Amino acid sequence: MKHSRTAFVVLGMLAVEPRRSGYDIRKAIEASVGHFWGESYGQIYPTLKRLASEGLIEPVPSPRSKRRQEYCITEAGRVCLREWLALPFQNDRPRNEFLLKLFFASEVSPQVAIGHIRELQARNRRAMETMEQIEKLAPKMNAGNPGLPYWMLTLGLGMAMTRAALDWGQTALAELETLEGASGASVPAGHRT
Amino acid sequence: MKHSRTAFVVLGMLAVEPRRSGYDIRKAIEASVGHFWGESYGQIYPTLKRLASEGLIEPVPSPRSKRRQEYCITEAGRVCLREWLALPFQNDRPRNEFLLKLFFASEVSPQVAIGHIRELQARNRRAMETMEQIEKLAPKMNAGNPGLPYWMLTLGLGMAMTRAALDWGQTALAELETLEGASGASVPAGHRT
DNA sequence: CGTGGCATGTAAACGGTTACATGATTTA
DNA sequence: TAAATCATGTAACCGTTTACATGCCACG
Repeated sequence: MKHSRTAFVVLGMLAVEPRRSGYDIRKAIEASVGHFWGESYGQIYPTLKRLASEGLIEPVPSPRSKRRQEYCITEAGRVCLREWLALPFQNDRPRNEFLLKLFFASEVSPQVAIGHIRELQARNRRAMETMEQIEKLAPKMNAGNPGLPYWMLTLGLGMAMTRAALDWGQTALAELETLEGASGASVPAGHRT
Repeated sequence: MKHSRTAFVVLGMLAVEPRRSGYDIRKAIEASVGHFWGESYGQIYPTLKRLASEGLIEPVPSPRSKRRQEYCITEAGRVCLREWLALPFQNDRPRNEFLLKLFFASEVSPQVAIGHIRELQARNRRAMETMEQIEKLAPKMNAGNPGLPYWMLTLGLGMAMTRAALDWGQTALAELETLEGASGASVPAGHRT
């Protein structure tokens, strides 16, 4: 009777909007909490079965297709979700491969670190753009939805942290480019610090 | 012949300083990259065995104790580490339970969200303090170490993002407290901040 | 003499991803 | 009618955590 966190995202997504299929739920996760959470089908479909067998969600026939299986959250499911929401959140052990490589970067040439940071900047700029799009469109598409203020808050934290990372990247690149000049192969040996 | 990322942290830690034991490595990870990476003993010890059997590290007897098993990175190990460092980094799928709970917070009372944010602020303030300590002490303890500039960069990103999160938290709390007042729920005067 | 830190390990269980298999339905 | 997308599912595999077991060694 213990649930993985996948179960709660699924429950949550069905609480936000009923009559979703496994496929829908995956897409909804991608589109709404994709910046900070992900799930695969291999996780979602078994979870759906399990939640249904426990009465936390209930399968309903789809008007669109016989193949498609839609679900609704039950009252028991809502209770379960609310209990979990009120529990203290746990910090997942962070795993940032970028930072790990940067940490050991003195083993390789400064260009490697510079390359990684540039790549990070590119990814963060892209992330920033999509978040800006969402920021613009979400209020219009979800006017009146009680979830909206919270959705905007999650977006706000994502944007704030991404902005901070972008700023850091800029100064970090500047720093490394001087460091590269100081120890790089293109500089005569006598000019080293 | 494919290695998990655990192998590379271990290799990296032995590249930074030789003659470390599994226990040492764990502590070193905690102390230096703990903000963005973690490993458990159940992962470290088997990895050590495997790397040794592949000749990427080599066990050396300890002068301190017969029980203690120290390791050094080999030339092959260094090559392997450098290759990995140059490879593009992968973004791990982020999993932020705090944001997930905040996203679904309209299912529960605003106080729940407020409580979570306050808790986040507390954790971030603590993290900020330890990072500030490290920022102050690291340069003195590692003067001349070629890794130092990179270590400070990783610390810098951690601090920048934590600062951004702290700022966000402040405005988010302000916002939610008005939202709480607007929805009719009265708060006893003594409970306000 | 006891406590806390040093030190090494393993087995079971878990959570999760990947790759694969299959086919219906919509749209260009 | 071809391509894209919708849609469901599973089995194998992997990395990781947890809990447990053991015992040394230094210090107060």
